[in-house]
Amino acid sequence: MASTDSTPALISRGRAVTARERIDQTAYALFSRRGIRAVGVDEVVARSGVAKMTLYRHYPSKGHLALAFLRRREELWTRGWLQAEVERRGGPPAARLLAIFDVFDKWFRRSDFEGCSFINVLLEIDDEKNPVRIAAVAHLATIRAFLRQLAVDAGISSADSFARRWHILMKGSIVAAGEGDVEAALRAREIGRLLLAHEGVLEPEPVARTGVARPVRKHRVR
Amino acid sequence: MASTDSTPALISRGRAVTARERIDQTAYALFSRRGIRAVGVDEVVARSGVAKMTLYRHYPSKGHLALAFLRRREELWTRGWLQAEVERRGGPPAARLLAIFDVFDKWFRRSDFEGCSFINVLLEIDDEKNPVRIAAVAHLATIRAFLRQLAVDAGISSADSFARRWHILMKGSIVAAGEGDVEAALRAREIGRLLLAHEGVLEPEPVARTGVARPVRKHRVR
DNA sequence: GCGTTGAAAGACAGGTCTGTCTTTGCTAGA
DNA sequence: TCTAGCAAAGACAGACCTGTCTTTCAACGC
Repeated sequence: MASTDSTPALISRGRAVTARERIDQTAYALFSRRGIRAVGVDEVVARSGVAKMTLYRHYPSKGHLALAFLRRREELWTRGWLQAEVERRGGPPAARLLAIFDVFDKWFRRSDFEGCSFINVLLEIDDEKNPVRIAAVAHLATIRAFLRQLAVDAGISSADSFARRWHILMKGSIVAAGEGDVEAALRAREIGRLLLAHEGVLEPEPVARTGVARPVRKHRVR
Repeated sequence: MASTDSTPALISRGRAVTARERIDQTAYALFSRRGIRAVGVDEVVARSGVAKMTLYRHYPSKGHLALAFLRRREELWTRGWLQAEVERRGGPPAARLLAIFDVFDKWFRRSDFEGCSFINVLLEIDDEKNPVRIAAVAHLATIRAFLRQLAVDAGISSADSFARRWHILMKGSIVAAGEGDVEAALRAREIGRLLLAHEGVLEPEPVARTGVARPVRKHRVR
């Protein structure tokens, strides 16, 4: 039971929330937390309260549903959360790059930290020709395009290379957080500061811009 | 067919290669490349040429086989390959830390690059209480202990924190390599050099020590 | 009020998985 | 040579998976 929607949610033929929307929301909640392979179609159907045939009319296979999930993940997580939070904090481009790790820091400390779905899918599907895996790689590239633009705005010459380096810090910190290191974002942020300083685009340091305790370089792990 | 061992491999009761050894070798080959969940017990049994009952006498469940696989991975990959290669190259501690990425560079360029089994298991099992997941986290900590010792040898004060930062670079580059970036090790190596320089333990740069083309800081991605 | 449409509910087929049990045949030792 | 024991081979149970099909029911237009 729990959140088994006893609310009808349907008003008439024109639903308050369409069946497709309910499917998408449920798939997002389940796939993002437990992975695609670990969640069966039956569970998506049961928790979204639609008929199995309804799901299969909207998506011809589970793979198509997985692709829709990844698109939604980019919409909600990459754009709606990560990029939005970074832009909201504003500041010069270099500060925005660092702000990524301030946002990550709050993320890593959430008790329901779920990790990066794109990385998870990448590692859970080994067939390089699988369309879902290919889509995950493409979604990771979208994140890198965002980083690249920030690098360009910061006046960094080789923006592509810089974006890939920055992305390594992001991915490494996410895996470390999955391992249980809640300080991983602060560690990556420190490394990022070195990178920015090396590129000569680091301002004196925006003191406590975000309200997050400024990480001291040499502090013990918990 | 292919490599379906037509060689008997058994001489008598005392085998040339014991059944357990054949199981372990097969499980290692399959699990390291395709993951644990994606490989069934039947396939391990078929390719190792033992009876299913024989496997289940040595390992009471697939989970126990997975634990044995992770132990073997540490023995063969962590100690027998990564640490051995780093030690073989020698040099001062800081150079050995950088050598990790020289070793990674060759690894990432292999056509049969299989990724890090510890990270893969970590992300493929979401249940934090699962013994296999817990073991994977422990094996990652073993790698970090190696890094920590190198940091201590290099005279770095906060060795724990440094090891965790270095490990973020390693894990991030492994994920990037899984994404298809064969230059990921060189990128991580460059970031590592900044870290070492920041700690004040970087020698002038051992020119082309390993014979690998020294990465130029600003080079275009392929 | 009535027929039509569409979705919910769930049975079903065919496949896969883990783990157990049975049969068969080979090997070792007396 | 004969017997005891072990392992290979594979059938099997029970659970789960994806994808299809049927039945039932409720809402809408006319």
